[in-house]
Amino acid sequence: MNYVTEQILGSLRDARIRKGFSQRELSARSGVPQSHISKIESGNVDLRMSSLIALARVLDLELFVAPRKTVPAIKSIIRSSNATHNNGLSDESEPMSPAYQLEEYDDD
Amino acid sequence: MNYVTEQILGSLRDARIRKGFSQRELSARSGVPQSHISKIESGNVDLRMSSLIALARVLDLELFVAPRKTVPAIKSIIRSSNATHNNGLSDESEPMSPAYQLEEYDDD
DNA sequence: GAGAGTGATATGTTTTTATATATAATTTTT
DNA sequence: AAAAATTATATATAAAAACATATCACTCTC
Repeated sequence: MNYVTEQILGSLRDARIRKGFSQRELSARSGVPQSHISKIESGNVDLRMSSLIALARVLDLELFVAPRKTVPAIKSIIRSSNATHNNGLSDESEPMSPAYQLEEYDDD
Repeated sequence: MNYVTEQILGSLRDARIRKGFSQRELSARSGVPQSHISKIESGNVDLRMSSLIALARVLDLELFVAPRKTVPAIKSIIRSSNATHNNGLSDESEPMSPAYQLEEYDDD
């Protein structure tokens, strides 16, 4: 598994986790079977573009190609986007991730 | 063929042309058969990541996924990169594209 | 019009994804 | 520790990519 592939699969898994989806839920939303998602995430399959795009869409990710020379700038953008999470200016996408966990208190 | 796919395949073809490669030459460099490249470019195949990456590498492109909210910024970077072509500061990659054409206005 | 280069098609074979379904293995929760 | 949820494996089948190779159609140029 080459570097690019690792990067992409890592991004997929991270995005799934960040959204709090299980593989099953991602499966339900994307139409890709859970067993296949497992194989994909563990790099045991050379997936097709359609699968990749189907998953990416559900995870609010977009797939691209960019000139190699622009890669650092792009990575920088992505990095800061991930760092900021939802820091107040969010009025888009991210459906509010519950980033806490005070044991037991489930007051609802 | 969905939007994302179109975008990507378009980028591949454009990059190939910009580099002045024929499908045959790209084939020789990437290991992907010319007949397959033809099918890919015309959107007649749901190609695998490995093929996509193999082609992208030869064309000095990189594949990735980015959070949807970063897309405009990224596209802007890519756009200006393509616009600038080689405007003096080039010391990398681009092997000098002949960006002129006197007569033969084939604007399509 | 012959010859060369290019992209699209065609055929046949091999390899692999994608899928369904089930279940084992692992982790998390209660 | 038991239960529940999640992820990894397994098997079988169908569909499609990947491949090699050849050829066709088209456009140039000489």
